[in-house]
Amino acid sequence: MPKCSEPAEREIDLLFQALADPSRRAMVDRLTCGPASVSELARPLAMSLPAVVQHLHLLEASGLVCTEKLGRVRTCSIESTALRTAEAWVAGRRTAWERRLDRLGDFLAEQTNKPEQESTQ
Amino acid sequence: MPKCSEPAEREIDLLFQALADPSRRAMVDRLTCGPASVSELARPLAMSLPAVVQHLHLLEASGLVCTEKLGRVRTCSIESTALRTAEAWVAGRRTAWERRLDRLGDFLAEQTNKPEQESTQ
DNA sequence: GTAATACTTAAGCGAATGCCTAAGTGTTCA
DNA sequence: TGAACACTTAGGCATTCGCTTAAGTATTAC
Repeated sequence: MPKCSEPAEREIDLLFQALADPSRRAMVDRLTCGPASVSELARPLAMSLPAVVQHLHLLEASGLVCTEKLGRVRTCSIESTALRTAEAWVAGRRTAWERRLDRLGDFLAEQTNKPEQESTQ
Repeated sequence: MPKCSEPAEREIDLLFQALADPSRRAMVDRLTCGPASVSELARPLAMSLPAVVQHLHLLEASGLVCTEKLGRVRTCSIESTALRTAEAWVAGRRTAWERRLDRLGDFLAEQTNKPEQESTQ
């Protein structure tokens, strides 16, 4: 049973997979300035509309973007919870590693402050 | 000419692509506990050694992991700068979006605090 | 010197990705 | 009602991905 505080592997998979494509990141970028329709998302991209829709599906599946259709236009917007999840995964690993480096630094400093013991080469 | 403070698109591509695979994330996870040889990285993974080496190449290309070969064993360790880059990309977009939400909230609150003007809808 | 170790390279293969065009569906405007 | 609009679905196709096995190359231990 996975802890609910730790997102499932598959969830993180979809998140980073979604962020791994420049076109999808451009869509995310655009959406951080505010909601947009599918056509608005497609306009700056050098590809067909169906291609954009496919990218959008991935973004929705990852939870990074949510959409709602009203009449014939679908409006897309950013879901910041997903961005937080990705951020937390990376930050967790980075801080763990940096804490380790700090401890190592402390240890080495302590060793050099003990001149009565021989240092190991 | 790209600003050096903003990493190139290709760099971010490689970063998120590297993080998009559960095996590679497991390798990163393992390395946050300290450096490891290729065999040590491979041990918990259910795949052949060449497959692990291929993943390792991607991790190196992304800058997430750096390696050094001494004798016949290659030692791998985390490069926290790359983790910072990924973290910064996500954090930048998240905060931009959340600032927007805050401004919107302020605006709406201001509207409801003006009973002399008719509210829209 | 021989054998075991620790990778490393090469070739191949099935599945997934990223794109396309063509042909829909439903909504709105005139 | 008919045309324009905003997607949406379907099918196809080239490339990339993740993995495999087989056969290397150094390095270290006996």
